Parts: sequence; C-alpha cells; structure tokens
Amino acid sequence: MVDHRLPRSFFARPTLLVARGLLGQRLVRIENGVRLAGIIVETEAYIGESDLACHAKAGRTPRTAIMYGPPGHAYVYFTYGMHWLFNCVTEREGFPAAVLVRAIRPVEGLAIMAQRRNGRPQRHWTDGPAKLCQALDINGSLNGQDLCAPDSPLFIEVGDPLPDSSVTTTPRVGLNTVPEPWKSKPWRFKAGAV
DNA sequence: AGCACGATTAACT
DNA sequence: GTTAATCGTGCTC
Repeated sequence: MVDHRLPRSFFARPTLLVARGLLGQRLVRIENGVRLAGIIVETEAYIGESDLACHAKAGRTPRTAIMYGPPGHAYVYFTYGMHWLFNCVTEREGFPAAVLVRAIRPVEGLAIMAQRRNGRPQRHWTDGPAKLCQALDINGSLNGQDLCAPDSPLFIEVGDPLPDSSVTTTPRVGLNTVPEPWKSKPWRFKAGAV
C-alpha cells in the first residue's frame, strides 16, 4: 500500500507556498477506524513574530510553543470561549509559522459530519475554520499531533493538483484590530471554480 | 488579581 | 446589517 500522506518536507517550506499547496489536498481524520475527510479549499498563512496577526507576535509562550517546533505538526487552539481552530506548523524548527485551514469540501464520513453539524445543510458543514473542527472532532487533544507520523489519527493526503487559474488570494479574515500592513497582506488562499 | 479581547458562529432585525 | 455566546490567553496593576 502506497503511503499518500504529505511528508514533512512538504511543510518545511515557506508558509505561503504551503498555504497555496494545501489547496486541493485531503484533510483526513480517523476516529475508531472510521475516516472523515474533505478537500481543502481555503487556507491562511501566519508567518513569524513580525506578522502582527500571528499569535507568535507575543513571542514564545505555552500557547505558541508548538509553532516554534518542527514542521508538520498540528497547532490547535481555542478561541471565543467555544471554538477550536486547526493549523499546520510550517517552516524550520525555531521559526514560528503555520497555515490555518479555513474550509474543506466534505467527501468521506458524511453521515457523521451531518450529525455533528446538527442537521444543517451540507453547504455549511465545513465552510469555516471552527465548523470543520466540529465536523471532524478536532480539538485540543490533537494540539501538537505529528501529522506526518505513520499512525497519526490526523493527516493530509495527496489530492488532485489545483491550477493557478482557480486560486484567488485576498486579505486574511477576522483581523479587526491588526495594524497595517499585516491586516491587508493577501495571505488567504481560496479555491474557486476549476 | 483583574481585565480586554479574540485567526468565530449562529441567530436575529 | 448587528450582536450574544463564552473562556483561555496575555497584558497591566
């Protein structure tokens, strides 16, 4: 059986390349031997202590420590008192950066996702960073998880390549009090119609 | 010890 | 379009 998981070398690159490269790949969560998965269609890059939108702007803290670690690990954090958000750690060890996965297109485990998303229309199961975490049961217990380990319950599989013509970039979402120029950096990547 | 706010979501006017 | 929900985190006193 060929291993289709993205290797650590994929994540050990400039964060913008990883964010772009993750579009079209398959995010897989295995629970009790059951696969839940979706194609990644939206990402955002957060790059280093100088990026004032990145949590690492405050330096190394217990919360941000994982971003300073080796690439290919999950950075899962809790926000707004109720939501989990999932990121992939990028770049070299010691440089804090990550890619936030903002949306996926559900393809495996649809019945379970529907249940977790409380009967809402499929269009809204995983069209937000906290929604996909709820659908795939990604929470703090997966913070620091090695996405490249052979037995990982959370990883990224190789998907179909996405042409540049179907990718758009825009400023990142939800950075209400972040100063320029960081607020307007076009570091959000979205897959449109092919 | 206290406080302001957040890489959001869902419901509501 | 607006706003409540809800609490960990980092900053100030």
